[in-house]
Amino acid sequence: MVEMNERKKGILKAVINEYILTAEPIGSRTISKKYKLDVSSATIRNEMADLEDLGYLQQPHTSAGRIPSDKGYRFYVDSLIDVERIPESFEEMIRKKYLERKKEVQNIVQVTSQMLSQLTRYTALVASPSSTDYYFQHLQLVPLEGKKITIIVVISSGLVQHQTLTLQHRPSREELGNISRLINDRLQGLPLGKISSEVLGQLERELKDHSIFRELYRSLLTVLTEEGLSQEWGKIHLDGATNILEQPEFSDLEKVKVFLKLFEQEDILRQLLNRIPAEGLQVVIGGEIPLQEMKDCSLVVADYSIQDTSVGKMAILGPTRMNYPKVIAAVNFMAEVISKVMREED
Amino acid sequence: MVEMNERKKGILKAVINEYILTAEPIGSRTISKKYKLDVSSATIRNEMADLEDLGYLQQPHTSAGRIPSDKGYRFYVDSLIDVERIPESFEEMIRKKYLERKKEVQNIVQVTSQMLSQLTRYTALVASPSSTDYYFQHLQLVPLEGKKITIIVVISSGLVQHQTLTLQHRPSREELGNISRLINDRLQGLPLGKISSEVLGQLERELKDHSIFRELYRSLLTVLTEEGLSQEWGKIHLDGATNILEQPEFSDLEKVKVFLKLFEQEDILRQLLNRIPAEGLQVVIGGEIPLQEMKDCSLVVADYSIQDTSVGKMAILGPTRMNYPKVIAAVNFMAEVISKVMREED
DNA sequence: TCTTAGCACTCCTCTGGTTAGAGTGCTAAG
DNA sequence: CTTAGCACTCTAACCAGAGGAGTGCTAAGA
Repeated sequence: MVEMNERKKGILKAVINEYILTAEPIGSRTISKKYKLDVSSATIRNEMADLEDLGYLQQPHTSAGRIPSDKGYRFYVDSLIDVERIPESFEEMIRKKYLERKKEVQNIVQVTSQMLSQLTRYTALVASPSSTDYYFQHLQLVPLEGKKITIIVVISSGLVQHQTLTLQHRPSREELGNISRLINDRLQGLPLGKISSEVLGQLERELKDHSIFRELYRSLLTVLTEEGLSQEWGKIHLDGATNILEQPEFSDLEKVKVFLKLFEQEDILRQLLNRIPAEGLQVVIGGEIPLQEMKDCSLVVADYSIQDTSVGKMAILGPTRMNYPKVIAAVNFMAEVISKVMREED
Repeated sequence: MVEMNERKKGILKAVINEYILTAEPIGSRTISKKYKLDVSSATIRNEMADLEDLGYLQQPHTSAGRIPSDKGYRFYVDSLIDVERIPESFEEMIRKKYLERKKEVQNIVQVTSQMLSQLTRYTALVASPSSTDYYFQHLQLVPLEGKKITIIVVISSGLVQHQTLTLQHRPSREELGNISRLINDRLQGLPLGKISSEVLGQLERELKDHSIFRELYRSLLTVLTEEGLSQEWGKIHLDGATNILEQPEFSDLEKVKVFLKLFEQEDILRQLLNRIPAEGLQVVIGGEIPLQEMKDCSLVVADYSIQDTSVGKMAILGPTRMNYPKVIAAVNFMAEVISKVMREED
């Protein structure tokens, strides 16, 4: 029975490194020449045959070089990888990027996915927090011209939802003040996940002498409850989609089509990220991805925190042949920077 | 000298219709068989040669059929096209789409581009209004926990901008009330285009005994002035980018790349739309588009109104070989529906 | 004078076969 | 156990030739 040994590990690592660079099957001669392993190509040939028996390498066809299998990549990621670090100097630059924009979830998500895709040259996915992580804080009814008013809801960490509607009659300032005070008293501090149509329904019954509430009802549903919020929250932000076009594995137009179509279906992407356990950094390789169409890709996923609570996930999607050290470093780095920036009290 | 006549027009129309359908060069035999023009293929051959001399048709190479030139399409669009109508019945459906979402510019733009790309199966571009079309209406300072406050600015037609910031000290309700009253008095009714850093600077000088204003200053800039607003406004929303992949003219991966990259550069798209005069519906064909990369495409552009004021543009981008009657109908229709929906007083 | 059948010609595209090259596995010697 | 040598395999690239679609031109017919 063949077994793994140090030399085999070295060869496996060399093959994978080389394949990541060239995207071409790697022959024994290439390895013996480029990497100083002090053995002949024939020896490497033998070892590579063993590595194939062990399932770490595979041949596209006889008389071609070897390419890594999913199992090979898995071993590489778990045991062979040289950890890279993103220079600390980047941190200040990226921190600035965050601070020069409005500090809202939508922006954080957007900037993060941009940074990630620029840093790695692959496709970045960032899931924004779902509403269940937040608390109701304050509601304000602002009268506009005529019969119009704007409902403004402030949610923990200064996130704001708003909606404009037209009432049956022009409301008095008093009227609005009264009703908003009542609503505020009732909802203060409730987690958004708990504010269901039931809670609002009950409130409606209690406030039935305030005819305005009936009119507000539908809008409040939109601004406060799960269903309404899901339109804006739990969104997936995607960046650098066209980066996949630079990868030789996507020189086939059909494949490109499949992917770009996939990218347009947010719910599928959201499901995908949700299915990956969210502790620290995860690498999901090839067939391990719960999406048949992505069997030739890998995902590097990490969760990020706002105010020290893990609220969302970010991921890089690239070919299985991706530059793991670089991508892992980038994702780790970004997750850390976000968490730092979002912990600060400014 | 050859001249245009009715038969030539009929043949040109037939060739273009057929080419729109098949994307293959059209031969004389195809025309004489499929379209009842009661002449032989030889006659059509002669006429087609004339149409080529006139510049309406061209041959990819001798011994191939003819394809329309830009000039051919132009003539077709201006004089030969059969106007289609989108069934009225769609209107109610689409109106619903608008009403079930929050009635904000961001949403209107988003829904519109979705509808357009679904209706036509090409790529839709919608430019949201630029801030200069709006007026300041109301500012509200909402205190949050600790030293945080949210600035909420309501702009004409119920559009809302907001930003959260942290002050040096916890402000009193009074303090906030005072300063917001002062700001409101000053800015009431001003067009956003007029609210420059000068206006705010002057306000700062006047309010120098209110130390808070100094802290608000930067945030107000972001929420109120051109530079800050441009981040969110004047945005281009794009939908159905992958629809171009279905077009045989994009079977070349290089072309696809160029386009998808282009689609990621919002400023270029914005410029593109801005350069097209905005009265009613415009068809811009092939080389007429002020972007070299799009010389094999056409644009169908229309402007849309909110409250009877033209504020933005929508466009369909497809190959020059696009189905003009259908696209023109769709764009016209959507522009009308928006304008109707946005004129109503609810 | 206009239309049309006929025909030679052009040019693209598709097919099949051949070749060059890269890489292998195996064998036998060091 | 390592390695040089060699026969073998398989692909990708190239090329030639056939097939076919479509043209332009000519000459005859209406």
